[in-house]
Amino acid sequence: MGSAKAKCLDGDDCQVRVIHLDRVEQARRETVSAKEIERLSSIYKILGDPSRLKIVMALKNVEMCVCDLAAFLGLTESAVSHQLRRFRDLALVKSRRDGQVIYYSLDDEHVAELLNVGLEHVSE
Amino acid sequence: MGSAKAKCLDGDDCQVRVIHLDRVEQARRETVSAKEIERLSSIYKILGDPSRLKIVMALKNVEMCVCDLAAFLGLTESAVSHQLRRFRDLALVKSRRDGQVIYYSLDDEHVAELLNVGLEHVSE
DNA sequence: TGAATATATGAACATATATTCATTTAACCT
DNA sequence: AGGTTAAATGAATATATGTTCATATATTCA
Repeated sequence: MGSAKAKCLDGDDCQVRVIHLDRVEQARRETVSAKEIERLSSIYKILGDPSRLKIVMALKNVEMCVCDLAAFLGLTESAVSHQLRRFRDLALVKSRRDGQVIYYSLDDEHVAELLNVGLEHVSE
Repeated sequence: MGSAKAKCLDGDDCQVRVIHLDRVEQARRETVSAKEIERLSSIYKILGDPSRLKIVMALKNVEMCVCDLAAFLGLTESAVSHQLRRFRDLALVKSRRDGQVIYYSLDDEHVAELLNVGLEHVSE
């Protein structure tokens, strides 16, 4: 152990400096696929905005329509609708139509769990 | 129950349309503070980028220096350093200096838990 | 059918963000 | 001290993102 020697990576051109090749290789082995990283980061990302976080936290407890959410958040209905589309695209919320009103609710138990873990975080 | 009447919110000017006032009020009661929403969304946000997600997933298992991470990610050391600063600002990673090398590691068990829940999500 | 309501959508704009490049700080070694 | 390595930082730039406004779709009701 102790001090480490710099080594190179990536074959021929060898531009990259590495101090702990073993750790880099370990990280490479343990990493999940690029596709899973994309999916996972897009889920965190959609929660990474105060308005959207409030949306899912509300939908975790009760079904709501666009204008309810808009009132709750102090946002335009259009803005809320745009955000809800992103949730739908990721299949994180589902919608149910009753006449003119469309009710939104959470459609992913893992997201609810992510929220719970997050809430534990801030309540300490 | 059944169909609902639109009501108004926000006192005097009463611009906002609401269909289910009870649900909006319930959401208002159950929401966490603005400060906690800010903190929580900033944590999700920092995980909501593929490169940063890989960084924390790597650091979950092993201590790494900037140039190791850069090699692992295929990014510039400068880019990695910039991202690590954001993690430090949120107190999510800690660093330890050994000579010229600075070792980074996760500094928040909740974040590790968030990652575990996320990994369960994609592995199904 | 026609008016009204609830939501969705597209374009545009202003802000936020990630990376790059150049420079700086800090530690090591001779 | 001078040279080298590891990392941090600031400015600049290109891209991404959130909201607004105007318009479109879909449903209800008269």
